[in-house]
Formats: sequence, structure tokens, C-alpha cells
Amino acid sequence: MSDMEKMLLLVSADHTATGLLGKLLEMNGYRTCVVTTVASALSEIRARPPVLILLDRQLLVKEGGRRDQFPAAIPIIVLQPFDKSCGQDECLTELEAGFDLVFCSPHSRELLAHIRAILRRQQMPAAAPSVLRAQGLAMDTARHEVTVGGTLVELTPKEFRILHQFLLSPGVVLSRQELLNRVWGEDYALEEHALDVHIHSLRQKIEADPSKPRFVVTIRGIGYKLQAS
Amino acid sequence: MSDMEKMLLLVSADHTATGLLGKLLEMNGYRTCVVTTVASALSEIRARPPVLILLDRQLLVKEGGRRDQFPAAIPIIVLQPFDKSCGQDECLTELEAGFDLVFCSPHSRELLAHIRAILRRQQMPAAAPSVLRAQGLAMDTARHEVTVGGTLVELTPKEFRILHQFLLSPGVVLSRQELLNRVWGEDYALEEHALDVHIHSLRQKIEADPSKPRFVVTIRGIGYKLQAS
DNA sequence: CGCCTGGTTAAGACTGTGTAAACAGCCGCC
DNA sequence: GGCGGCTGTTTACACAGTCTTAACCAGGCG
Repeated sequence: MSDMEKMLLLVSADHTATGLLGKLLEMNGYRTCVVTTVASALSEIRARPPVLILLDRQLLVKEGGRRDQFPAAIPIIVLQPFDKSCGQDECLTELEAGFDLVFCSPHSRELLAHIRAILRRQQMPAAAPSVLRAQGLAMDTARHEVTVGGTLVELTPKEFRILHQFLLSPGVVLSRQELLNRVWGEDYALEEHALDVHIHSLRQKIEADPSKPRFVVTIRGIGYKLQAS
Repeated sequence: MSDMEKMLLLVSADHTATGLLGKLLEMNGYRTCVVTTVASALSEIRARPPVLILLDRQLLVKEGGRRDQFPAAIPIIVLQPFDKSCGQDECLTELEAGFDLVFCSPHSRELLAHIRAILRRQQMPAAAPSVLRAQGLAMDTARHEVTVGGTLVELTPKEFRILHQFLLSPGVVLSRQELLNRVWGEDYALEEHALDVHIHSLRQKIEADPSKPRFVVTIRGIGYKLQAS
């Protein structure tokens, strides 16, 4: 995340453009490196991989560069000089060829916003905790782990799915039929009482006092709900 | 990636637009889900997280939606009806607010290309370092070597690729199908049990006590995960 | 007091996973 | 080209954990 690592590679033969752009980027906290040919870009990438590449479309066309010459892991924005005509089809071709964006606007602030947006997305996967919480309960669906007040509890598949349904709509009463449909699937005719048994074993595992449930409470004549204070 | 997982969420109150767009997207191999308010979008996201959200700008403005209401991990494209004027500044505001793209063009093919580009970037292994570590495990992808607690172990290609997938997302449960897709390739119909056998031989090589695995643990009914402390 | 709903328990059936062993393909080597 | 070893796949079977069924129990409510 440090600015030191935010190295951008500018690939263009247009010295006026790269000069301006480079200054702009460095004022916004990026480090830049300028090369003037696709070939030198490739060796620079090997030496010091940038986090993003800005690639002049003219150069790309002239040298016949293809997306798969560059590492797929590094996003690439193709720059189309705004004073040149930018045919829809041509820009589309590059986008479909695997480049991340074809930029053909004179607004440098817009380019900056796009760079930030792409880098933001790039660096995102680090934090993607898919965890549902209610009271002292926490369910991490990605890791398939459930904790009650911080301590891990082991649930069977059915118990997990039942609790999952409760956590998706905490405080809402789910009828027996609704739960059966969601956990066992539609149109599965099943001894309705089976649900009770699973609720029971679920309570044994997550409730402090299973005879006086605080999480999964019974709504007599209707079904169950997850108590949401 | 199986089609099941490529779920897009369409958030718009414009039924004609969503109808057309939905049809277009489904013709291109995506599954779509349409909701008409930001509030219903949020609950839908909790229930079945989509891989990408298409959000009508009119709705966003009207309901005063903010980017941080939505999970940061899910990319969002803001749709600006092309017949409305799209002021540069307004579009910029959203881009800088954390949205991934503001799309204001009538060309549906262009939208498709952008969706693909963003998902491509999203699913990219994000410039994985050449040495992956977890617990006492270390995998040098460049040298194609794996060490457990410092000692080198010899893995077959399949075992290596399976372990590689685990190390790319330690702690996350990978379903059998997901692993089959990633290691064997998309939609390759294969006796699912083959995976178990490879997991078995992998455990024989990396686990101290293969009958009580500490690294690759089974999540019954789902798949496997790499235990991350 | 008796009916009905839900709780509890235990036993059998079943499914998913582990394990071993046989089979098939590939590649290098003699 | 034939042979042998290595990898990957398939098959078969055992076993453990999980689910379902059923029977019985407890308590609320008419």
C-alpha cells in the first residue's frame, strides 16, 4: 500500500505527453517510469514490475503489441490521444483483447480516477471477509466456521445451513415449511419432525443453556426465529 | 468459473431497461437478478452475493445511496441512461467515491466488454508472490518446490496444483467442484472421486499424521480447506 | 383433563469420505 | 520397438459421521 510500491509504467513515444502525465501522476503520489517502446517496456516489467501500465495506443498499433505479451496480473490502460478520432470499434477491440480500459478523454482528473479505481479493485482481494453476525454469533461462510462468543463450534452440514438461514434474516420468524424449503430444497416431502431434531442438536451446540434458548427461539404454532435484540 | 457463480445483480426501477439488459447478459452466459430499490439490493446481496452489480444512477441519486453501503469486495458499475446528459463532474464524483465505472454509452457491446474486463481483473490471482506460505508450508512457484517445515517434499503435478490453489486462498473452503474447475479446467466432466484420491496422496506427503490432517482439512458435504491459524 | 405442538432420545439407514489396489497412459530408456 | 517406472484415473470396499425415523415425554391451551 505504500506509495513506494505504487510504481506506474508509462509506455509512449510522445515526450510532451509523457512529461505532462508523469508530472501529474507524481503530484498524486505515484512513482513513474517512462519507456518509449513496447520492447523496452517488457524488459522494464521483468526488472521492476509496476502495479499498472499506461500504454500509448499509437505505439501499441505500430509495434503490433498484443495483450498476452504483458503479464496478465498487471492491469493495463490503453491511452488514445484525445485529438485523434477514437472509433468505438477500435477501442472495443482492445477492451475485448484483455486490456482493462481504453481511455480517450482529455480530462486528466478522469484518468486519475480510473487509475485509482483499477488499483483499488486490484488490491481488494486482501480483505473480503464474508461474515454474518448477530448477538454473540459469527458465521464465516467462506471458511465455513461458526463462533459463539469467540469460541469455535463444529456444526454438521444441516445445522450449518439452518443457522445460515437464520443469520440471513435475523429476528424474522421462519415457518417450518419455509425452513424446510430453504435447507432441504423445494418440493422435498419430508417428515416435518426432522427439522425439530436438527434444531435441537443445533441448540445443544450454540446455546449456553439449551433448555432456555436465547438464540434460536420457538414461535409456537409458526416456526422459529433468531433472537435479535 | 461455473455459470452458477457468475451472478450479476441489476439494480434499476426502469423495467424496459432491465428487461433488455437482462436478456443481453443472459445471452452472454451470465445469470442475472433484478431488484428495483437499493434496500432490496442490499438484502439480496446478503443472501446471494453477486460477482458484480449494475446500479442505475437515477436510483442511486434518488435514494441517496453511498458506495460504502455495498460490500467493497463486489465491483459496481453505475449506469447512466445515455439519453440523459452525463456531466463529466458528476460521473467523476461516483468514480472517485469508490465505484468501478460510470457507464454512459448506448453501446451494449461496450458494456459487456467492460463487465468482462472488470471480472477478469477481479478474478486474477492478483500478482501472487513467487513464494507462498501458510503455517509451516512454503511453495516456491518459480522453482516448483514445496517445503514442509524446511524439508523438501516431492509432489506430482496434480498434487502441486491442488496445493497451489489452497495456498492462494488459505483458510477459505474450496468446494470439490471449484477445485476440479481450477485444477482440471472449466467444465471438465470427471469422476469427482479422483480429487479425493489426490487429496489423499497429497496428505501422505505433507501431513505429519495423514489420518489427522492439520493442513488440508475436510469440510464434510462441501469440500476442503487449508487450515489457517 | 385430553389434545396438540414441540422437545428429547436412541436406533437404523444412508451418504460422504478414506484407503487400497488395479488399470491406463505417458515418457524416457535400454 | 519393447520395457519399466511414474502419474493419473477408476473401482471397490470399509468406516465414520450424519440424517431420518419413530417412539416417548413435557407442557401449554382449550
